[in-house]
Amino acid sequence: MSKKDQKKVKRQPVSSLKGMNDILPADQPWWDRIRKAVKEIAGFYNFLKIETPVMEKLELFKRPLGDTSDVVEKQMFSFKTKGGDEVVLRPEGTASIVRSYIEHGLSHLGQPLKLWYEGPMFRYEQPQAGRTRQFHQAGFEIISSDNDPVYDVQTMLACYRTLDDLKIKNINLQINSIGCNKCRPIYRKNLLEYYKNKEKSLCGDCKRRIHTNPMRLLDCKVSGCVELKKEAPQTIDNLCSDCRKHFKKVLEYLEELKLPYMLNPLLVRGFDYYTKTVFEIFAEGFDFALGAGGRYDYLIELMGGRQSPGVGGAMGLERIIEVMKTKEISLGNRVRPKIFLIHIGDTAKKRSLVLIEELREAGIDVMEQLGKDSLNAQLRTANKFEAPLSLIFGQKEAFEQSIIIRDMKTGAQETVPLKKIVAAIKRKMH
RNA sequence: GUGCCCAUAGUGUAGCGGCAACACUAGAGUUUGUGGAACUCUCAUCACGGGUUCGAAUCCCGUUGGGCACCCCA
Repeated sequence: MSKKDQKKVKRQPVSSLKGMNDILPADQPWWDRIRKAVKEIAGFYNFLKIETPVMEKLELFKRPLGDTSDVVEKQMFSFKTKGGDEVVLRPEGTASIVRSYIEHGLSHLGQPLKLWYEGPMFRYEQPQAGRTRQFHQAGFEIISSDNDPVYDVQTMLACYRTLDDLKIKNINLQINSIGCNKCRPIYRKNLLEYYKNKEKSLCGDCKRRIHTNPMRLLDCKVSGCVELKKEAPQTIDNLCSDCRKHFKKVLEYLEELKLPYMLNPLLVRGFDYYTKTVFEIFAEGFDFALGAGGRYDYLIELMGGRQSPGVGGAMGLERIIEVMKTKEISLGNRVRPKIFLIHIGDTAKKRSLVLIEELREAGIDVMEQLGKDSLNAQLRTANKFEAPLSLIFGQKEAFEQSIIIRDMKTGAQETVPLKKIVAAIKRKMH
């Protein structure tokens, strides 16, 4: 192929997959900041870190999340491997953790078992504000057979404190209780009873949902349905005595901690595994939840483990960053300046390679531009990165076993013997 | 999955059927041993493919990607 022809064949540049974004260097400080916050909060409240694979068997999510849930119905990133296994990129974190808990008998680590995680999740949906196909969540899980409502609060607290630590103000914590296996069927019946002769006035989606997943009717935003749900029976009025007691305790503990919360009787969650307490956390002025979670009393059993309740919550990291950016929350951590090593000539360049290693061992942060031979260019770079000191190492210095230290602010220069360079730098830096 | 809008240099924009422009960034240079200022130069055939036209960045169609909303969700 001639050169001319090659130029003609222009290819579509390869782009990233829809809804899957690069996290570029410019954004890394935000990610560092968030991960640091999560890690510190998790550490303080004694959560242990766990990492699970991003890929799991399809069946892991199918039952726990619910066959009729949207995530399972249409948002699974699933495919067949060469070996014929049906696999998915995980759409959320809890199921994997419970799988790992059962598989490795993690109950032996003690009760309550507190775990935290952070990593990418995948859902096949249309990207839009606060939503991508690959996104990141950090979450907390507490698994303990004693079913204490204090764990519900501790999970919420961990999420809350993380946002707090990131200086996100006006956090709005919404909570509700959706009951257990005893009271939920009764509630469901009441709900269906209420909607029985109102089905005609419902929107299309709700007409379908009433048969598949009636509790989602409470989530609908179509005006007609909104009207109807005002009079609809509420989950909290239909709780059994156990659930009511549990929820009462949760609220008591929240009040003790002075965590502001809002009771939202219409709050239901998308996954089937939730029982009793559910919650969502919002930041003022944003439609999407920054975090959400709830209790899952039967999940572990359902997945083949020994009966043990748990509670968890997860936060969307991209969403948190979005909020931090629009609220102009500053990161506050400036990179500390490094000194800059400038070389002139081949001999000095070669010696610089070693000199940098010597400085590293002495604990001195040094930057270089060994690929550029022009003194001007190197000084310009040193200036751009605001190096407080530059070391100028040229032909003459290499020969004399010395080096020039230049104060970049004043321009004052001093030639010192190479052997004393570390001491000289340390003196000048203080 | 559905609907609407969008796509010009690394970034932000102009050009609206007739020579692709500007700002910032980046790189090279203006005494091949001294930076910050100034100046000079360099970097896009306009996402990709096709069509209409003498002529397309510009009009049309498709694809890909982006944005927003619905759905749903962190």
